[in-house]
Amino acid sequence: MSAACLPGPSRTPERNDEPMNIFTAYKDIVLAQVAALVEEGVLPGAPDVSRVTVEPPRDPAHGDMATNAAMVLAKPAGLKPRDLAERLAAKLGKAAGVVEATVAGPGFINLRLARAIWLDCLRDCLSAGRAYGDSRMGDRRRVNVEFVSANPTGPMHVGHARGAVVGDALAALLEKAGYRVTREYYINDAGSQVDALARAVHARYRQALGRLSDEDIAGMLARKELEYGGDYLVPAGQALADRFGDTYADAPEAEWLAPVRDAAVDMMLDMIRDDLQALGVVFDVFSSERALVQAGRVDSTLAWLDEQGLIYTGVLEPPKGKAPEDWEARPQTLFRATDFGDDVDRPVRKSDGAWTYFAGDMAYHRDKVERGFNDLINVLGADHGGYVKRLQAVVKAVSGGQATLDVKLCQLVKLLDNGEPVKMSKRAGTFVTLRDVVDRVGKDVVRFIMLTRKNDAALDFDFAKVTEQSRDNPVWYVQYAHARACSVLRHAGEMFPGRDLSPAALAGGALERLEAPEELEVVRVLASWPRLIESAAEAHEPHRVAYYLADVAAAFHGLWTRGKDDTELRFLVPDDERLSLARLALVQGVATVLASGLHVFGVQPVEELR
RNA sequence: GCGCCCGUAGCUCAACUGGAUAGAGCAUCCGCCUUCUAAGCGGACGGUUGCAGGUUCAAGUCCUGCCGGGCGCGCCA
Repeated sequence: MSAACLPGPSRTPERNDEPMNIFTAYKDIVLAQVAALVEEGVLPGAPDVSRVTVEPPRDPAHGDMATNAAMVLAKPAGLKPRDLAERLAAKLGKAAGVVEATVAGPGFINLRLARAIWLDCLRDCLSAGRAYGDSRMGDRRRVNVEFVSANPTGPMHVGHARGAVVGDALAALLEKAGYRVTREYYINDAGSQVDALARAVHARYRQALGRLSDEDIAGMLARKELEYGGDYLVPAGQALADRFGDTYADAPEAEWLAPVRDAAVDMMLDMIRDDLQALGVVFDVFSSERALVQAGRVDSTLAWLDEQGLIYTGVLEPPKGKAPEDWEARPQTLFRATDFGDDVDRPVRKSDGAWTYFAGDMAYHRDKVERGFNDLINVLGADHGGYVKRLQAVVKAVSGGQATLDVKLCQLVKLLDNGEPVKMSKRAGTFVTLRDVVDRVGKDVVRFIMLTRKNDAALDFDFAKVTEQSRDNPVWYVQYAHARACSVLRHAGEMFPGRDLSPAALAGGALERLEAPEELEVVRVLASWPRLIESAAEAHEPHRVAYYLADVAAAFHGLWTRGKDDTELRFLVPDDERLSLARLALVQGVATVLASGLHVFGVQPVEELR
């Protein structure tokens, strides 16, 4: 039995050029048979097939794939689900690659596919390599992923690390799914925070020049004259002293604020970029809030919105129930956010006449839309939850409803060490920075662990646990599976010297020798990788990849151990080279998919554990 | 008081956007190492999916109302 005998309908001779998701391929087959039933008058014309799915059944005993087509289509057609299912199953049973189509439960149709179909998937995997799972779902559409966007006022801490990893992995996931992704960082360099930074750095600058003592600085911090007091400001102050001499040492703030602020922000951004690089995160674009302001983009955006009739002067209701002690009704310049789904209209101008932060964000998101992005994603901390609706309202307003914004809110990371909370205090200097964590456990561990929970759930990061070598630690467990697979391939090289063991050569082997149910189960898991990419990308949920990789690892570890119980099932059988090569193809497939998934996470697969 | 997120096995969490008998790991108990890495594997035990209604062929998933937790709530960014 060769693959050529059982070509899937969507499988053309040049199928390797087309990324293939076996489930969507069979959905096409189901829909074709539905169309045939329409043709025969069994179903009325133009049925709504939008809710038809073809999925792996929850219980593998039901078969390889299940479709709900009959249940979804029966009612509008005035038919009983099971009757329609019988008609459809009869047709599907004759479809290419289908060995059995049965009706079950309320009207599911379970399909069992020829083994050759699954082995074709394994061949696809081997020939695609790390690109296996690549999809054209995104159709080269452009997506903007904005993440981190930490204020440039100091080093990044662990909370930023989660946003950085989630954003970067989401971007990679979307790229794999066929989108063109821009990774973007918005620099909040125009507000009072960076002025406070400038004051703190200026004090350190004066200290470097001998104008202030440690005690002076401590006093200023205690009196809240300075907002930032970290040690990282010391070299910044020294750098200013080297650069400016004593030019601004005794000058009034109005003179030094701008130059010191600009220099300080640059230094902080350099530091942040270094931290991000240590995590393996690289941005395509840094957008400056200050640059937007200076280019008049905030003014022009607000003027444009005003022309659209979306800006007005009005008085907001006080928040209900919350004791409005210092509340006084006053007219404000407001954006009609409620026209676009927000709960209240939002102020864009402060009482001193300056734009609010939100006004800058309006200009920034308009800028993104004008740069050609219709799909926007922002990765924010959970404390920005109250900001989501107004941002989405802005995006709708400035794009004429054409663009959409999805906001991924990242919950807190709880740092633990052996179950004990790590005490963190900025003042006591025990604050854990992103760099501390990366230096301690390595960037790959940080990245993987940050993706083991969905973004909107809190995450425990236990220094002891994430470095331990046990089933309990998903990073290690997945890496161990990859290393084991590599180990088998190394042994194979010794057992069959001179034999070509490249993925391409293995793909050309006698894969039909893979017969054990356990082996075929692993093949099916590997074959679902393209499907997982598409669903995770569509949902904007990179954490699904982590769970999938753990599944692949578990399936492989299980197969390995069966080889211990039963010598017949070992991967390498010295007196049966063809069988060994077929099993090596499976082992290589496991390694390939694990590497492909780890690549989405920006994690380097290890080939050997020591 | 209002808005958003969350509530699933003793613990930590999944559940493929509405599918079939809700799944893993840890913990507890029972098995498996002269063999490709046992840092692993197999099995058992464990559930009124916070509560009460509703929508439909089908609800952990959608709607309504409660209970409990987190975040936020005009001129901070």
